[in-house]
Amino acid sequence: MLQEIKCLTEDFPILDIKALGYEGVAVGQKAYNGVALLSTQPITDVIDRLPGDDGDPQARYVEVKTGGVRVASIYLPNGNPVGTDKFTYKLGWMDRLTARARELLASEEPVILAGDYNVCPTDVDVYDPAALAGDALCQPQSRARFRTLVNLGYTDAIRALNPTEHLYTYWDYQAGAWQRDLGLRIDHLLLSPQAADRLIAAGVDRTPRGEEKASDHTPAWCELT
DNA sequence: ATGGTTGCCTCGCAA
Repeated sequence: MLQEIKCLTEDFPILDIKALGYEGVAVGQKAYNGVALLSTQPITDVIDRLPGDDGDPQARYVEVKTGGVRVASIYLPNGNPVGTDKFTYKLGWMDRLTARARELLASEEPVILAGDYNVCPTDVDVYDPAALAGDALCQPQSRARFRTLVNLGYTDAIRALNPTEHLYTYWDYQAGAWQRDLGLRIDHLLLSPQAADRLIAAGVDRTPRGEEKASDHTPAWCELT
């Protein structure tokens, strides 16, 4: 599941990806946002927007069925600065995601909702909670909505299998944050009960973040039986 | 101490 592809759908390099052996679907827009989903298995049942607001132009959600699992690639709004329409949009988007997550639970399929949630669920997920206290990623309203989503019956795969570690997934480009390990855990994999029953491993691969011209995020992953 | 970095929508913006 990819986020911030930052290109038009037709500019996503789908042919290159297919040449590497993956099926793929992208939902893009010019310059900002954009999500995609790659799979070694056939992809069906594509939903290219988060239900609940047909007037929302931002490309932040794609959901498919692949490999017997329903999977969504999520790019939840950042929401900064707090007190603006951006934060209001974030909270509304989270309410829409919760509604969709509730519908998906009723299907009793294995479901994985994964991507950049732009939420640090607790202070353990923040390198300096005091410094980030005013950030949209750490607001009580953001965290409450994340908890509501999990409490529907989803498992935060990385936290469930690693209760005490920080497991940051994002380090700012500025001020040597990566070199000093000043990170945030904002990328999550939420699993329905039917997926969580099959969860055998989950973690964060820090290697790509250390490469030249790295993304400011690094991959989070999980493995099901 | 509100800094600094990245990339496009380019000398402002969103992250």
